[in-house]
Amino acid sequence: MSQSAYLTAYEAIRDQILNGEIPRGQKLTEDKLASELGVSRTPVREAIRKLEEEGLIKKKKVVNPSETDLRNIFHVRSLLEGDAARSAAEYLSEEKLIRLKECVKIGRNGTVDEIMAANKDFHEIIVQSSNNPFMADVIERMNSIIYLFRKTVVYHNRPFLIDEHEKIYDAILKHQPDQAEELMKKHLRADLEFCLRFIRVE
Amino acid sequence: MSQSAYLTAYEAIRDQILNGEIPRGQKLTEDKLASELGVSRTPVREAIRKLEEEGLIKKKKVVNPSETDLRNIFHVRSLLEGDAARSAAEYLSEEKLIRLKECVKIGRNGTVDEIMAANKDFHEIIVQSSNNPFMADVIERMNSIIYLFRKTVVYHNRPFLIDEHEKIYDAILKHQPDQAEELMKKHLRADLEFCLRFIRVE
DNA sequence: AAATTTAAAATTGTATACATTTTATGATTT
DNA sequence: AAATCATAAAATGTATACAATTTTAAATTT
Repeated sequence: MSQSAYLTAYEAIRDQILNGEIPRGQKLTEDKLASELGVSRTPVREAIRKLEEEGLIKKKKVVNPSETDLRNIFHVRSLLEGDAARSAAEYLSEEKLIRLKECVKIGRNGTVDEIMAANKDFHEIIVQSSNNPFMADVIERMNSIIYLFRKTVVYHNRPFLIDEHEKIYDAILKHQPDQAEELMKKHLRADLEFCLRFIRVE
Repeated sequence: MSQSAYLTAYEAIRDQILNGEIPRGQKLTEDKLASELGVSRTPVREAIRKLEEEGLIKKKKVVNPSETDLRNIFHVRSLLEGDAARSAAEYLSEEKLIRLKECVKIGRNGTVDEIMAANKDFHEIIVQSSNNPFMADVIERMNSIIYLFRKTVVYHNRPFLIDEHEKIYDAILKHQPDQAEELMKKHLRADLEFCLRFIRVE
């Protein structure tokens, strides 16, 4: 194996949580995971710690975020990504504009997996446009939770998802910062509300 | 010793960095720290990892943040604390308003240490008013860097520091959310610019 | 039967040993 | 002398052992 045991453990545990193989609320024990993954406790320990930072695990248990938790996380995400969209509207390279448009296109015609990836890219391109690696880092730390949501909206075909992306793209293209920020915030709010209804029903 | 070795190590290393006992840019080695602190490498390892998350250490070296880094961090802080100030202006309990005012008062009459503490409290009360523990968490993770700055502005008597606090307090008291947000952002920008000039000169 | 206590098992925290990788040093070549 | 390579030293990653703590379950008391 070329990868470090720590990374292997981190990815395996994260994926198992996100896929639902490890159910919400379940307590994780280092020993069990270690033998399952064929590594020792040390790297598992570090992996768990990292997942705790990311908010996927809390007190050794897989989190079961409440509605309030999700609203709180999305509020922060809105502030940051809203600001990033504003930056993008102020300036975005030709090349990134093209990639952004490509994401919209795939969003309309791609397979589910392609749409998942395009959705991720769309937001990442905008975040990176802020040229603020620290901000990107903070958002990166919400990634696991964001992934859960992205899965919900894509797999359940949230209405207007791609239309909203296109509108945001237009605002960025036309250099309308206020517009872009407002649209991004609305977009994320719509994601949140859709997911909340869904998670409650499921 | 009642505290865990991990916490002991974390606090000791953090304090040594913030006090300048461990200079910027210095490489940290687990072994050396472990024997200095009288614990084994394991808890030191975990402490370093946590400090890396907080941004005080990067790639085992004590960070020497560039001007750009500091601007980036403060940009994020502004977005979040600006929003928190807005929340506070919408509603803040009687008790917290009193504590906020007290912070302003100490800012004018207290000793340096008291001012340091009051300054910290002032911002913390406002952040907590947002009722968003997740946001508080994100800000908490910037704490070490923020502490460095607070030290600079307080110890070097930045002009208008307390005046700005008072204006923010007034806006919150009078329920002026836009005002409060704008003033908070200006306040943080002023902190940043003051510190940048200082750090370059020093 | 419910509550309390006690013993055990399980789990985590810490130390240590060993393996692997990285870094520094100095010898050798050009 | 500069560059390249080989070797040693240092540091990190990982595994394992043991200690301390927490959890669980059973036994005892009320």
